[in-house]
Amino acid sequence: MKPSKSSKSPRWATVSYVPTAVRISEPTRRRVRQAAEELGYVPHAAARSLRAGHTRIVLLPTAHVPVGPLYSRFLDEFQWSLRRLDYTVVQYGSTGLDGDEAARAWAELRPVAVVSFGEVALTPHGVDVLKRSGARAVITLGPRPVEGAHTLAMDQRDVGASACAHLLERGHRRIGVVVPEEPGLEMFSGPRLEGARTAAAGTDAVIEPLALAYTEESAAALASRWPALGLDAVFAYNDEYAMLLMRALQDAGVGIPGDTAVMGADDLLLGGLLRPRLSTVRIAMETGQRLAELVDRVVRDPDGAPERHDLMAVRVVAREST
Amino acid sequence: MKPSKSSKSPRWATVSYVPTAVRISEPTRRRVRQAAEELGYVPHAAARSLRAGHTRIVLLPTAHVPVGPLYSRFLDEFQWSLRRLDYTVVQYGSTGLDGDEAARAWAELRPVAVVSFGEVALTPHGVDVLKRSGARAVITLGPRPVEGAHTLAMDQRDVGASACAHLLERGHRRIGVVVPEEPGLEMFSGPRLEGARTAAAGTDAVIEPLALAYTEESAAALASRWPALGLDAVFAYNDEYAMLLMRALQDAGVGIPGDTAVMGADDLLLGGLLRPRLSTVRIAMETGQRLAELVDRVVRDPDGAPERHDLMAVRVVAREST
DNA sequence: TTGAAAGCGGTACCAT
DNA sequence: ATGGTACCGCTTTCAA
Repeated sequence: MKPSKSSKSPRWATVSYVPTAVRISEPTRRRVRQAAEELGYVPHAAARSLRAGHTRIVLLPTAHVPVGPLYSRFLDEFQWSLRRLDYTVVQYGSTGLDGDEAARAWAELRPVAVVSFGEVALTPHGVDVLKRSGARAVITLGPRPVEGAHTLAMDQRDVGASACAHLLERGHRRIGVVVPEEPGLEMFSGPRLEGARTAAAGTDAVIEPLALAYTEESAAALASRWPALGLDAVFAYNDEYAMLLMRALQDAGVGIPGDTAVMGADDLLLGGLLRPRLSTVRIAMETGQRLAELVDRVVRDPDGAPERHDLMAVRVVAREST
Repeated sequence: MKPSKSSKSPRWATVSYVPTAVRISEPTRRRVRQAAEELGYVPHAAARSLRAGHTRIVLLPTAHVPVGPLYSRFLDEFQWSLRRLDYTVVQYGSTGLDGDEAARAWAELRPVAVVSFGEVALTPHGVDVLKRSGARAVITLGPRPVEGAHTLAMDQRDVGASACAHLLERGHRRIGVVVPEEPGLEMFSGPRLEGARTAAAGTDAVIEPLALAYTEESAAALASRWPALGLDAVFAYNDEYAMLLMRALQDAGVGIPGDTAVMGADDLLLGGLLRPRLSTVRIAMETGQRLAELVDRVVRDPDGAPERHDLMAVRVVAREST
């Protein structure tokens, strides 16, 4: 912005000066604000960060993942907390990019931090590119650590393991595990199935993966095959799939929990509305605020000791369907 | 980036040149790519846009709004489509900012377009600030137009009106309308109630607003007051509240739809699982892709004739609960 | 207190 | 095809 010739306008160098210096006369301060207001002056974030050599951008990769209310609430809170810490949250859609392409694309924005929820498989090289472009914190959430990045544990296997352990405890031995056919859910469904298998290992129980689409037709088809499957329990990925399947089973004459026990996950309110009430795995997520504070801490001290954080705590809520 | 002294590196001015010019020798092209790869060179988006005088940022204000799967799917698709059109989507949390503060904060990023879903009440002045900072498209979605901005119709009143019209058709005259107590939903619930009132105007029907929190306790409390309310129908804001309330009413001995008809909205799959099956209002949203294309069109020709777009089409799906 | 100038990284244009 | 340079808006530093 060119200095204005108007005698009423403050000098423009003074504008930058205002927020930092304390010994600015109050009238000048006011004049600056007022002039900025009148002229519609708004500082240019890109120019500032170019000059400063760093940004306050926290980049959140996103991909087309239809997740539940739990996750989106967490995300929302996380973003809000970051804003309060004066970061600019940039949500970057990364569908279809591979790890290294994505990392380069992200690096163009020179984010000070990248928090990846696992939508994109970050490689050590990708992490390196990001760090060399100025990222002070690269944080991944997921079961498997990436070299060079802070990794926070969010192990979906625990969900499957808890559900399965509960079913085993109840005496079930032939346990179906629903794997949704919808794309984008593999990230959750794979580990949940794996966890169930782990829990069953060493017992005489059998784990049977069951593909299921989120439609009434798919559920009805699966229910019609039920007698042939000979299962006495099913962990249905989450509450929504569980509700869908349970209804289809009931309509097909399968008694719940008499013939087959049904278990969900996420502890949706709606699950308690069915009869029998749906048993579930409640997932308590670390608050978004605490994760935001962690990001901030890592940004301020990138070489600090990596903190151990479990983002998820799971607990079985046994109701009537098991 | 300083020119490297290494004889193998291409000149840096050549780097910018590569994507635009056609008459670059293929070997040079390769050398450039390879050098960029080896050195971990990544272009600096802020520098580029500073020089270019404009960005490719599309700013999406967000606020803490717990919305359903319909909306978030739309948003997801919208973001993805914008990326394909080579825009950078910046989701900017704006909770707690008033219209003009928000506009200034957004303007710092010099977005080429702002698409506001109504979380923040944009003023004509705010729109002006944005446009003067380089925004070529300011688009608001909602029932009421803002001066200076493109406004796309997404009138939640239609939802309430359709639901109510259906109930009137079925002969109901004392109609409750659920207004969720959860914060952040006023943006939807207000217009839905208003639409219901409009539909009932000129008839002898009565509209009764009913506060309800999304908990079983709240639903049970409302159900226990039901006989005193003397209502013969209820539009329960959406399917989730409808499912919750319907179950509570049934538990309290109210016959559905004999004593009271219950109607939801959003056409969730889960609503079809209850008995009786839940009647609902299906909301068909314009695809995110089409909205992205519209944004692109407005950016390219900001002064084109404002296009008329209805983003929402509603249709009653009558099932068993009404 | 105020003015002037350098420089962040990339791009567009100049002259070679 | 290549080297040189000015400039985008802002911040910092040094000089007046």
